[in-house]
Amino acid sequence: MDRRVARTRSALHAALIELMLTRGYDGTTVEEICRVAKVGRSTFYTHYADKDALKRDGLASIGRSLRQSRHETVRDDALGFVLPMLRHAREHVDHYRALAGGHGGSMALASIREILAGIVRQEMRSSRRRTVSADVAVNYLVGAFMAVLTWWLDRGAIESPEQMADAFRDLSAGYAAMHRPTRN
Amino acid sequence: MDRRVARTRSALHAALIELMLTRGYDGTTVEEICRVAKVGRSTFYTHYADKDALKRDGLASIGRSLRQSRHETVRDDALGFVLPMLRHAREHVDHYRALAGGHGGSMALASIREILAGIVRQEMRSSRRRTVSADVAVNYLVGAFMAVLTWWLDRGAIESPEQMADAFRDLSAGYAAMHRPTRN
DNA sequence: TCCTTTGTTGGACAGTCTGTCCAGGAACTG
DNA sequence: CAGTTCCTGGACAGACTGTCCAACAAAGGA
Repeated sequence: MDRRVARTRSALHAALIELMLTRGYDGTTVEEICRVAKVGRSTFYTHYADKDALKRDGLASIGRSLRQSRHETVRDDALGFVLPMLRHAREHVDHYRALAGGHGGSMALASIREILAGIVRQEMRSSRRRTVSADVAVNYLVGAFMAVLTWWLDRGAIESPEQMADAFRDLSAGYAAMHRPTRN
Repeated sequence: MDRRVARTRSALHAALIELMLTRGYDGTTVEEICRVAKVGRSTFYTHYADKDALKRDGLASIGRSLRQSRHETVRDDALGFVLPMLRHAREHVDHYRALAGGHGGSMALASIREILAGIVRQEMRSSRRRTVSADVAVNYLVGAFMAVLTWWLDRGAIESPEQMADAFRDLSAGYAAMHRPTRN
């Protein structure tokens, strides 16, 4: 690939990441991206159809990187994805924070989640059957993981990936069990 | 409150919901909202500073409604929020699907989640300590719940709230345990 | 009912961002 | 060095935003 192309594209990616961390995705304009990347606006459009195409390309790139780094550390149990993913996230903190971060724009879910968080917090000061499809289980687990990941990253990824993995495994092993000792 | 005000505002809310379900939040313009709501564009701006203000107002309204309907069915255990919330969601499917739905715009998370979902699915075909802060636990649970909720709504909320609540409780009681019987 | 208050409306406005196009100049490749 | 490919600024129409105003309509109390 032509050096100029490589330079331009990586500059654009870096600029998008940087701006997403401050203004959020929606608040970022193509003009700003080009200004930060020191690239002509015309040039932007010769590479990407629009802002979204740039983002999608970045995500695809992260996806490849993740899949590959995962391929190296194969573990064949459920939850095996946890540690590799956490490590990968820490290696690419900025990318992850920009793309998955709770900050700006990404999640309109934020406010509903906050309401819920209040409720759950309150209820945690006190507390079986089997009708589950695999689909629900997957969504449950992914949702839980993404939430924990986001939480971790937004606070600066202070804990080690290993600590977080352990925490996540504990939680997955039984949420209710974790909190019975507290009181009831 | 003046009848005209009430009429205008609820028309705007309804229009936003309707448009979010089709074009997504970001793809919806103030002009469209006004067209659908049969309201002058000038009028829009006498009520809300911008599109976001309208959305926030809608969310606040849902929040109030949820808190209230919750106040009626008090259960003092962890996970007590599950059933009331699911019922509330079903009563206001459109609102929830528009605001929390996976469809358009809301979650840039979508693609990362898909990558992860693939991985988890693959690993589910096969596999204790305690270092968890309460914060992580809350985020874990909320994330899991929101994910299940979104999944449920996006598929049309076919299952009953009770079924979903049971499923969620089972999962929370121990994800790993749920899937050991499958093979290993 | 009448009158005052309050809402609604279309139109006009400047400003921002988008996506497209082009022609001149720069950088790469062989 | 030559030919190809890329970068660039500038110009363009089009869409959307947020603000303002003057005319009109509806509400609700006296």
